[in-house]
Amino acid sequence: MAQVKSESIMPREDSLQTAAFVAKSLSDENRLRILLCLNQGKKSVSGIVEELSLSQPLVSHHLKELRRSLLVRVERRGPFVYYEIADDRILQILAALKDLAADLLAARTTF
Amino acid sequence: MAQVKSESIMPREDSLQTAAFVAKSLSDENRLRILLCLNQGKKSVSGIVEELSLSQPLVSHHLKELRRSLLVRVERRGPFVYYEIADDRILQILAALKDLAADLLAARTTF
DNA sequence: TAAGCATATAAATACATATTAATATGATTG
DNA sequence: CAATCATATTAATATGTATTTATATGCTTA
Repeated sequence: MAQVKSESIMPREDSLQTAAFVAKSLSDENRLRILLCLNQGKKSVSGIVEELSLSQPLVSHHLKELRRSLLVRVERRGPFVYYEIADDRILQILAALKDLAADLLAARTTF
Repeated sequence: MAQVKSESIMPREDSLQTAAFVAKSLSDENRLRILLCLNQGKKSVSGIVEELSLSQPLVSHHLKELRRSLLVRVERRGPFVYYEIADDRILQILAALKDLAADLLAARTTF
């Protein structure tokens, strides 16, 4: 049934610690690009590699990070490994981050 | 009028890059504690130091990081330097991160 | 101006992480 | 089983960063 072992090392105790852990996963531009790319639906690693023009090991590395923080789900089908976003709120948060960052910059730059 | 120079090095071009930059600022538990502590209102550095039981240089370091990402505003009054949260959406995003992280963990742990 | 408090910075250390190049694993098909 | 394709891992490197200790800066007041 195409199960994939997913060693998540997300901290369990403090909720602030887990929030920080998730934020760290969102703190790399390439990971954000991968998440946005997965927004269009489940994709294989090679699909992501092509679409984003990143090297395959780099994409694998970032996907591993996204797995660690539970932001993506994995499913193996044949020789392909498909990734998908684990929760829709992830992209809402990403959108909120983008808006916020844009406004903070605008407020700073305006004068 | 108590202006404080605030060297923000937030990237200006790509909106994804700025989102990642803000996320990085949210990716440290001590910085999140500082933000939550500032939620109760404007506070001096020494106030934060006392409330969180962190060393003064460490708090100063993290406040500098929060300034760089424009998440806090600074105001000097006499010998004190007061910090406050720059935008209310910051705490909304933080709350959303906490909820998300908790649910992701719960979904993973439930079985 | 000297002393004292509040804050920032510097230096040192330890550790994490992004990226690349090379190689290994794992599944499929001839 | 050999070859091939998809993905993961390893090693190496460079860079970033959290923390501590020590010191500097800056404001205020005696």
